[in-house]
Amino acid sequence: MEEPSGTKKLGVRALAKMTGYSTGTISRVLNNSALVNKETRRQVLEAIEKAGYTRNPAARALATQRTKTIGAVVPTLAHSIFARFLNAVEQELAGQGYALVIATSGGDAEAEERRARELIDLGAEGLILSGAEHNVALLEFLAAGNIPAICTSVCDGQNGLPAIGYDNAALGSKALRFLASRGHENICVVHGPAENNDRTRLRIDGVLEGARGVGAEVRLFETSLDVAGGARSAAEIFTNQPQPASAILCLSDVLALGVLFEAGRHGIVVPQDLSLMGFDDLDWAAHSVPPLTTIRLPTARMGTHVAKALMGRLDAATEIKTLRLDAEIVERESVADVRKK
Amino acid sequence: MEEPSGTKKLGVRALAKMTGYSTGTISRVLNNSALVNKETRRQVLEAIEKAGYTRNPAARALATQRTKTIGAVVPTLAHSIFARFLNAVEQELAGQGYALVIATSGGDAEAEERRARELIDLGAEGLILSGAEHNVALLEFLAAGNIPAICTSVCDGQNGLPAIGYDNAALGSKALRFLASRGHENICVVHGPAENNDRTRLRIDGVLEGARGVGAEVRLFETSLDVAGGARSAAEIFTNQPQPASAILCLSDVLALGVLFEAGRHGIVVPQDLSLMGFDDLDWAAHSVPPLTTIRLPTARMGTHVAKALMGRLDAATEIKTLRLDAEIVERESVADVRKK
DNA sequence: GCGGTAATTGGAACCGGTTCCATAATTTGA
DNA sequence: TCAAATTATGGAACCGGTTCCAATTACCGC
Repeated sequence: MEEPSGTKKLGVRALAKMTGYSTGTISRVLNNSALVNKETRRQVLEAIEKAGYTRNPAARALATQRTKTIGAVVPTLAHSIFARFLNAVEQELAGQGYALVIATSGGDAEAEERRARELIDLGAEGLILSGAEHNVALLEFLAAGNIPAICTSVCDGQNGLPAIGYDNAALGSKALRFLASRGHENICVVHGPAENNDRTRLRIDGVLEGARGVGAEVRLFETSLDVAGGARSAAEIFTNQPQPASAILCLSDVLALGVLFEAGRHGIVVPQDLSLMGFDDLDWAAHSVPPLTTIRLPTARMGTHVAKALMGRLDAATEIKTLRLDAEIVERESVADVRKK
Repeated sequence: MEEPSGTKKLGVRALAKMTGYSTGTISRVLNNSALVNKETRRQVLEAIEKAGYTRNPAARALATQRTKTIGAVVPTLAHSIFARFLNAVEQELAGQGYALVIATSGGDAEAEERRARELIDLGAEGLILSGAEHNVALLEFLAAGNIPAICTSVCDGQNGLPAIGYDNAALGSKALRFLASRGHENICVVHGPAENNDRTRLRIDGVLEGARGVGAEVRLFETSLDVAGGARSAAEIFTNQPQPASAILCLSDVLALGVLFEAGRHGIVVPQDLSLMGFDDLDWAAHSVPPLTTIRLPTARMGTHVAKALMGRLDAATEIKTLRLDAEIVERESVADVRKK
């Protein structure tokens, strides 16, 4: 029922027998070692081809003590920000023959720890942690095993892990100051769940700090991190708020899309009646009506950096340095200048 | 420079020495074998804990001949449809202790083959192929190695691989017939690149066939598979077309979003001036203005099925059966009924 | 008290490449 | 012409769990 056509299962030893060479030579050919005779290599390669031999990855990994695999734990793949990030990571890793193993945590620190351990147990040599918060047990585990790991997005560096990401607080502040510079003094901020989410919390902190700096008034609206959430918050803002805001700042473009739709539903025109600013610069942001002013996070660049850093650590024992990427405001048409001239 | 605090590296043998038991017993404890004395287990567990032992995955894999890893090759992670699919796959796999390794092909069949081989070489026991088209060499390779594989989305089953996905042609037809049933006889269809992409091509074929069936007129617009592409096609339709269409059918929601925005830019109101229908039912579709009528692809369900099928094959040698998932039209407000009463 | 069965445990063989060391063959140099 | 390199290759030890089989002990019923 098995083995439809094949023989048992051949390994280097069988190959050695077939070609008349030794296992050592076979292995050298397999690894492109320079010290193999040209003709010998040809013969061996031919035999390998003919026999349809594939090497056993587990045996190889055991002997070399390398799995060439790195693991990533992200809250979910369903948000494009993570998907895009991992896409970049994968591309970079692939170039060096590394594989990427992915696990999702749902944003829960406990789950993150569990999944991280599983990845290690399955062979990951290094870890990428994109969760918002990490629990202590995990950090200890990584330290104990001397396992290279990088955490992303949240980048305070105080948790003992090297981090590569943005300075969320600075960006939050930057966004708010931008709106203030256009004359907005009464701003509603829509954001996703802040609990157990440093990324969001830091952005909020930054916004608040920026508001203090410029004397603007800010109201916070917490909602679910999806289009529906954005729409809900917008509805709330449009109907219940005593004092109308001149601008809404969304700490994620997904939310901004929801707000934009809801505005349309209420007959509110952006940016004439209301200014709107996002965070992320997703695919559609340049094409919405009006095009969205937002902060472009260099997600792909971040992925590349993370991959490079991890491989450097693994292949050349290069220490991983915490890195803070800058992000820029891309000004489009969703924010009006309401300064009194 | 290495080994900041630890000893060399301990394995079962060291553990055996420490506890006074044999490697066999250690291993049995590690694998929750029933035939270990309660007290013995406790002691061993304690020693493991104290020593901070973690088992070597490669050695384990070599001995058991299992890696508990399955690989997936998708065109990209940057499109939410793949990300959501893999998200579901991952969740299902994780429940059974499997890991998911991901590779991207960029939609190129050559690349897909290369990446698939790499995944196998890195330890994947089974493969998920989401590319639109597969090359023969790959299929032969899989057959030769007797490697379980499933292809998704494109589900004609004629390439020798079991498939789990939708009947894209039927769905295309279904969508068109739906529009026709609402009185639309002049329909523009915008779709992504059709070359080397069976998924798209099948949908188009279905649409065309449906059009023939109901006597509707259809014009095709090929564009890039992103919001910008949708907007571009819409602009073209709005400005250059002699005969105005009463409806636009987008073979992907992403495109529909572009069309929707572009319509807004032209002052065209959906659905009064123009009906719009999508494909996928993405996150935002229920909240747009107007809410989008679209076809809901059970992406997550598909992921679950794929994962289950692969694990069944691996763990219990259950044959993988080709499965065709149905998808339903979710009727919202973007399609007007223009029948003459 | 004895054969017999169940419960535990020891230990060696094994999984299949890799690599180091020794050996052999060929070339270089003085 | 002989020693010293240089180039190829053979082969065994090894990586670190797992597992099968044999050995030991304890316990049971008659």
